[in-house]
Amino acid sequence: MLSFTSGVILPSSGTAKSTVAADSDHSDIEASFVREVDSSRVVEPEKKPRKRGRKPANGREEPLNHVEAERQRREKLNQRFYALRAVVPNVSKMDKASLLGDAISYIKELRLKLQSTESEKDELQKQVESLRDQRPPPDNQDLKSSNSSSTNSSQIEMEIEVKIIGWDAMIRIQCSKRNHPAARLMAALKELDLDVHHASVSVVNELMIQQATVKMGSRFYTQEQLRLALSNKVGDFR
Amino acid sequence: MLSFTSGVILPSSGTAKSTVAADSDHSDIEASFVREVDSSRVVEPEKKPRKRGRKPANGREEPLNHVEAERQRREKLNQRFYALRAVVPNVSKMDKASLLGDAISYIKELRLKLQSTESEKDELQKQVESLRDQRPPPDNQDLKSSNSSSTNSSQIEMEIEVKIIGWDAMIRIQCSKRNHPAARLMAALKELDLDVHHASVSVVNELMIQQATVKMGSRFYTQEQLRLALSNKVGDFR
DNA sequence: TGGGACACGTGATCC
DNA sequence: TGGATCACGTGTCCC
Repeated sequence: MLSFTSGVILPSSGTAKSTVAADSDHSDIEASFVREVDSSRVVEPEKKPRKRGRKPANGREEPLNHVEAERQRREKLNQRFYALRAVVPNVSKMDKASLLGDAISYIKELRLKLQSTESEKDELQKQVESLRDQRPPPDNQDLKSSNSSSTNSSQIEMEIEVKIIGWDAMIRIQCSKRNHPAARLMAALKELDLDVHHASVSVVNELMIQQATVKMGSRFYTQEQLRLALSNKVGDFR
Repeated sequence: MLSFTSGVILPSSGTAKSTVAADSDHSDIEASFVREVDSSRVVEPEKKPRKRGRKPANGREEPLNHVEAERQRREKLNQRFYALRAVVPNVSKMDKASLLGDAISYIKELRLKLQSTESEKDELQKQVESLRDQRPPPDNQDLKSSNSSSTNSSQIEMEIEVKIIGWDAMIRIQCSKRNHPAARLMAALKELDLDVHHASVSVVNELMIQQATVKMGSRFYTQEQLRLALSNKVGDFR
């Protein structure tokens, strides 16, 4: 098996450059015969620092390496071609050039499709958002994001105002509407044994404003005590 | 000018198949000599109708065509390679094999991305549809609520009124001011994932009147479902 | 018989 | 120098 070829090349002489020029002329070679190209191949001996002297000492150990390397390169390339065939649809048979062409248009097609799909997605996203006002559903726990100063562990940024008049207290809290601050305030009032006389809750955009008037029950709080207690209980996420 | 090569190939004998087989063995060839490969090349001697006799009447008019054709083929292929480089990102320089490899992974990447984008789109589509469907007074299902028997263990006397308009609900509760009903209502609203838009609490004598407007979060409740749930949660003394 | 497609060996060129 | 990559001409196979 294996064809063995015994290519004998001539020094090739001069420029060689890609001059597609009609190479004609080399009318050598016979059937299965070869010709040694005797060294007398002349051809412009100057110019182009060619290898000079013997370069084509052909059948030696070097060319073998070269040939083998080239073989591997070719094999690798063909492997890639094969792999490419596998990922491009509707490509079976066809020659390499067409395969490449198909791969190119396939890529373009994919990109186009992805682009349009993405914009459709964005469109839908906007629709969804507009449909549901701006609902931050159950974004419960975690998210203790930033609390700016206040030097407390898991606190939420919040404004609290407390005014005490006798046994009554007026409370105003302003904070993000997230995580049910109203529930936290009411629970706090319960824990502190403050009876609610009146309360109102309003939401403006992301902000919730709570206002309440309460009457102290079993014990008395100073303004600062109450403010701190509420700050801890309402501001605490957990 | 131009190198002329005189590749001389041997009939290659047998199958020729890609058997990379170590061709070794042919340690022949001398410097610029060639050898004809005598027919005694072992390897199955039959098979493969070779050209017989002279085929490579080389330097004739035929080869010119052949050479030219091959040239064009090569050029076309390289053109495609060039075009491929243009559509695959981050590929400049690199050899052909790597280019093909990159093109392949790029295609896979595009496909993957398109797939995920498409499924996200579908997801959003479903969301939009469900939002659209449920926006209008969804007096659809339910019916399974059934209540009648209000006989519950530790309930408080209480009036509850619920009105649902799309994803919003209006709630009015009237009950004794004792045991912090406001805290219970807010906790209930939190548990039911109802976002408070507005709420007010007023106390008249021993009676507390709570009024709230909420927006449903993750799930939809019918009027009766909501009324029952609130009744249980707020009315339960524990 | 002729043209298309491919693989091969080889020369050249670049780090 | 040597390894890696390319373009080329050629042999071969297949319609």
